[in-house]
Amino acid sequence: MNQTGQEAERLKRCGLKKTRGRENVMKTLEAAKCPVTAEKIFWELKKQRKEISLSTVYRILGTLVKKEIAKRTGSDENGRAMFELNRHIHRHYLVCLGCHKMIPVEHCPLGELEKRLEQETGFSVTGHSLEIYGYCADCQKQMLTKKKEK
Amino acid sequence: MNQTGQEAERLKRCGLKKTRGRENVMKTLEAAKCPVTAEKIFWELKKQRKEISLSTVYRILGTLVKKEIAKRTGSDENGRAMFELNRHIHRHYLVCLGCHKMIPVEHCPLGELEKRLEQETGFSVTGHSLEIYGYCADCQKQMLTKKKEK
DNA sequence: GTAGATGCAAAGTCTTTGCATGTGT
DNA sequence: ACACATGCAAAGACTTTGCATCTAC
Repeated sequence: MNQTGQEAERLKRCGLKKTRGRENVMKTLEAAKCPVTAEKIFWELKKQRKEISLSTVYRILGTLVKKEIAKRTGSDENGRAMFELNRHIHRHYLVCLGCHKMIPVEHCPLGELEKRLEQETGFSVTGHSLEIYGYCADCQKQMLTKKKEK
Repeated sequence: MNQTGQEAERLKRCGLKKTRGRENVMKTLEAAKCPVTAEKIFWELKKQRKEISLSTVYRILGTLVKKEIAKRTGSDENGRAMFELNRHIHRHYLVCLGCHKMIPVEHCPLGELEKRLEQETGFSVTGHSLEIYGYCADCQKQMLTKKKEK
């Protein structure tokens, strides 16, 4: 469902050399389907015996962000930067505060709001970020079972 | 419009001692009206000759967040954590990518979406974050004038 | 008087950078 | 060949923590 070389092509279009590191990082982002930290990518690749250094992961992510292939989204619960592919389909997530799972939401309800705000304020909207927090079904069950948090 | 002692009272309710530092940090958050970094608070107080150490600012913010008097929102363009008072009125911001100004938006259009998502996914929503990015009227003007960005 | 708050400096994290080496075109 | 990518270690930036001192209650 994902022909090899898709990443290579995207890199070439941006005038970037096709390298082992870049392809692997991009594949990992592709596979992730939601925002991940640099370190997560690093360990994911380590697990797959694809050696790379963490600083290179950061450098690659920096490059991808600059080329708008990826984007840096807020930060995780520990303040680490998160990255995801700049997909054409626009997406938001339900973020579980228990297990930090991120569930994609298909529908984006903001277009109309943005149009109104532009008219009212003269602000020119280029994008937005939206995340919805709460507890996933699994974590809700667990919380009912053991009520010995903190 | 803001009687002295409002902060003191809120602290007492949370079982926290009323100290110079805490009151000053809370007043600064109150005055800010939008998310600020620890360092911004630090400099703001310095400007007002209210001496405090940066680590204390961080510690106070940590305490306020734990007590849910304040909350930590994402991070700024440099990855620094931002904090704001946990206001009862729920608010979002238009964030200018040019000058980093943050303009509050009154209307929050997400209640209905959240209800639907809860039904569809079994996720229990406790909150959300929404920020809208773009360029404020001033920055748009400036960009028309000098087109020598990067 | 005592538990908790603060300042300072030191330690911790996460991220970026300098430099020598390796690699894609 | 040469520009650019990478690894490693070191530096940077932001945040947290240990400890002695101070302060609110």
